[in-house]
Amino acid sequence: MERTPSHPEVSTFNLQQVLEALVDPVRRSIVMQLDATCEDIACGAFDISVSKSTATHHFKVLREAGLIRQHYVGTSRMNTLRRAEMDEALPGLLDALTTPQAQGALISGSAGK
Amino acid sequence: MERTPSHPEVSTFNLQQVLEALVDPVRRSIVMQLDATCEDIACGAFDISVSKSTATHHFKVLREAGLIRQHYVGTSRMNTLRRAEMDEALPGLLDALTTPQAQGALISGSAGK
DNA sequence: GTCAAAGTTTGACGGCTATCGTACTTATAT
DNA sequence: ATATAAGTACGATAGCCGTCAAACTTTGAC
Repeated sequence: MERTPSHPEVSTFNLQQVLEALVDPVRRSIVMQLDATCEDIACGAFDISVSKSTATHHFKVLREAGLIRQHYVGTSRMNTLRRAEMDEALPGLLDALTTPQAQGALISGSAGK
Repeated sequence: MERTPSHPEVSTFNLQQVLEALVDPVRRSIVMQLDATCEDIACGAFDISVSKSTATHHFKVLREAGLIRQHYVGTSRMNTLRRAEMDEALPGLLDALTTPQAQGALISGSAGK
C-alpha cells in the first residue's frame, strides 16, 4: 500500500478551503508551530491538546487545503509547512496570521507600564 | 430606545473572532463589496442571496468582530467598513483577502489562452 | 391616522464538524 | 516472532451555526 498521501497542486488552492482550515485554533496552532521552527515536525511532536485521532483529522484538513506536506520517516509522519507555495497562491495571508498583533500581541519586552 | 448598536474597541479585536466572521462566504462577500466601493451601503443594498433575517445575523457577526460600523439613516441601516482600525489591529489581513489571487484570480485581460 | 419600507427578534430545524474511543495497520526494536 | 510505537480508519456523539418564516418595531410618506 502506498503510504504517501495526495497533496493538492498550488493551482487548486482556494481561499475558502484555506480559511476553513485556519479558522480552527488547533489547526492554526499547528501552522504557527511549523512556521516558528522552519523544520519538519512529526504529528506526535506538536503541542496540542487533542487525542491522536482528532489530530489525524486536523492534519488531513491542513494537507487537503495545501497548508502542509506530509511524508513518512519510519513510523513517524513528518509535516512541512508549504510556506512558499501558499504565499504564491494567497499572498500575505500567512504573513498576516504570524504578525505580533495576530498572535496575542504582548510580546513582553516593553510590556506597557 | 437607542437604535445605535454597540461596537467593540480596536483594543478588543481578536484574530479568532475576525477569522470566524470572515470564513463565511456571505459575510466575506459583504466585506468585499464594502471594500470595493469605499462608501457606506445599506443592509438591503448588498448583493447577497439570503433572507433578511439571515442578513441581520451576518451583519451582527461582522459588527461584533469589529469589521463593520453600523448607523441608522431613516429606516435604513448603513454599513461602513472599519478598514483602518482593522488594519491597525490585524495588519495585512484584509489586504490578503482582497488580492486578485484571493478572489478567483482570472481578472480577464490576459486570460491565459 | 394609515400604510409601506427596512430591519430585528424569536424560535425552529438541519447539517456540518470537532471530538473521542476502539480497533486496525505499519514499521522498528529486541 | 513479539512487542511497542506512531498513526489511521471508523463509528458515534454533541454542539454550534447558517438558514428560514413569522411576528414585531421603527421610521417616513401620503
